[in-house]
Amino acid sequence: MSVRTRFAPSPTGYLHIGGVRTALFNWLLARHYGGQFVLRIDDTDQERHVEKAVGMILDGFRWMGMDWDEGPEVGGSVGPYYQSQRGEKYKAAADKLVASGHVYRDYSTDVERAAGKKAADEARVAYRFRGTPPTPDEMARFDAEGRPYALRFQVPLGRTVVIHDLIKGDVEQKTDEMGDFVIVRAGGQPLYNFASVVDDADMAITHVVRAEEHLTNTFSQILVFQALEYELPAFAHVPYVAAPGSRKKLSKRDGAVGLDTYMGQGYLPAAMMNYLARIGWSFDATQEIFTRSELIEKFSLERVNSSPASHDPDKLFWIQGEWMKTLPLAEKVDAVIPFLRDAGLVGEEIHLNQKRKIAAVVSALGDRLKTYSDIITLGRYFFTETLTHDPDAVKKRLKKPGVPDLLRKLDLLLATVEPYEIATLETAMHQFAETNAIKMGDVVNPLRVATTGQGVGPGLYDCLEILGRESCRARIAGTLAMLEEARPA
RNA sequence: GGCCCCGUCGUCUAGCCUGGUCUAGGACACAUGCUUUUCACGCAUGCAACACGGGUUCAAAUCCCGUCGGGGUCACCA
Repeated sequence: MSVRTRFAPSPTGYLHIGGVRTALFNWLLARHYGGQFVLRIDDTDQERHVEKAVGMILDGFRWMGMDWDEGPEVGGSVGPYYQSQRGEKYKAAADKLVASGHVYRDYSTDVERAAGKKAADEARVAYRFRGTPPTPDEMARFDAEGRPYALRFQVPLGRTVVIHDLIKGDVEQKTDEMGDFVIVRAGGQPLYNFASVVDDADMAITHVVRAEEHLTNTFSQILVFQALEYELPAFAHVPYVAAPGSRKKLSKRDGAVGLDTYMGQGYLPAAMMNYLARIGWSFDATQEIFTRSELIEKFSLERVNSSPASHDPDKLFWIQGEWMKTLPLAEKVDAVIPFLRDAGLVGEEIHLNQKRKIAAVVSALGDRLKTYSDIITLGRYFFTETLTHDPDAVKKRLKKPGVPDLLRKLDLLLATVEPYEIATLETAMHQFAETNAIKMGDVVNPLRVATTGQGVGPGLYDCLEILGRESCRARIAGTLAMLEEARPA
């Protein structure tokens, strides 16, 4: 039997990277064994349903390169893949449980249960609902009154349920510690612990790999599996992802936790996949960088950690840098264009000369370009004549005696260099420093700030060439004017 | 609070199952140095951990117990 895994997100909002990691483990497991990865939308709770959420989830998966064999858009033989469309299956399963006496009608009211809960809290014990099936007479009477009822699973007492978890090991729970749980709400809506079991069985899921928060739910689910006489899948509960530098679960409050944030910043899917795989999983003592196919080849649940790991944006950033280094120039150039466009630095149409310039900038930026959005922060001045001077750089490199004079001389130099290109520029600059007995740093640095406005950046000669003679001279003039203006009267 | 899960450098982890090779290894981050016109890259060096307390043993990060800490769950949410 082939391995079938699934990821069943609830479409309540954005795609959390912790969720993406869980999905990744599922996907990796399926691909490793040549099985199928199923995407199912757990949207039983319509109240919490967020319209565009499914689209966001799908986009995130596509971006990551995690393809699903069955699910939304692609369909499959055991659909539908939206829980909201599987009502009949839940109905049939619920009827079966009613017939076999595993569930009973619970006519209790919200008020009654709230009281029971409150009493349990005060007694400092766990709240457990434990009811008795109503008699036919009671049922008739309540129905006549029009009282609604939920379907509750009657937990058999005196047993121990055992989960053979592939990550946590054997985990036990005495049924005496469990309360009877609702499987179908009054109104007919099936609940997670029931719907999930019906679907996992119906979809022939062999490995349920999901977040640790479901570990305790699993005891209830196993009972349902058994009552329905379904074969049990293997379970694997992955620890939660903690916030950076803490052991607390990562939440929206911790900042960038949505996959869309990283997509928007121009992270590479390969880097994200590499990073996510490494949080909570390792192959050996040393390997950090994994390609997608290596991950598929080397992934195993056995090596997933049983303890939580925290999100480490620094490490993500480093891995991203490593992946960026492997990319050919042309690919980076194409990827950077949308960012330039969004920032209004280039127009819709990219002409050949413009593309050459972008390529020159990306090339000059080299390893400094860690994410695609860096093109904006690091390369802005190449695409606009409006120079923004970094105050620190101005203070450090330009607010010195003799600098205006130096810049005027350099301007003259730039005016005469022929041809105007990296090699000649470099020779001219060295000669200039030598004849004037100035250190290279003292000529290069002021000139950098005067032409780019920044204290750091690519090699100066690259910058000068890309900018072009006229632009450089204009910028020097602008900088001179700025210095003049700033001078105290 | 009951029940369940977890606890190695700041962080990701190797080692733990099958005690000795662990004066606990690698990586990120950080610091310093080298390279360099700046930054980035690269190279080198440094910093830094077995939560705590008992026990078992010739020997414990590794096995057992307890404590503390973190997390989950106890919904007619997922």
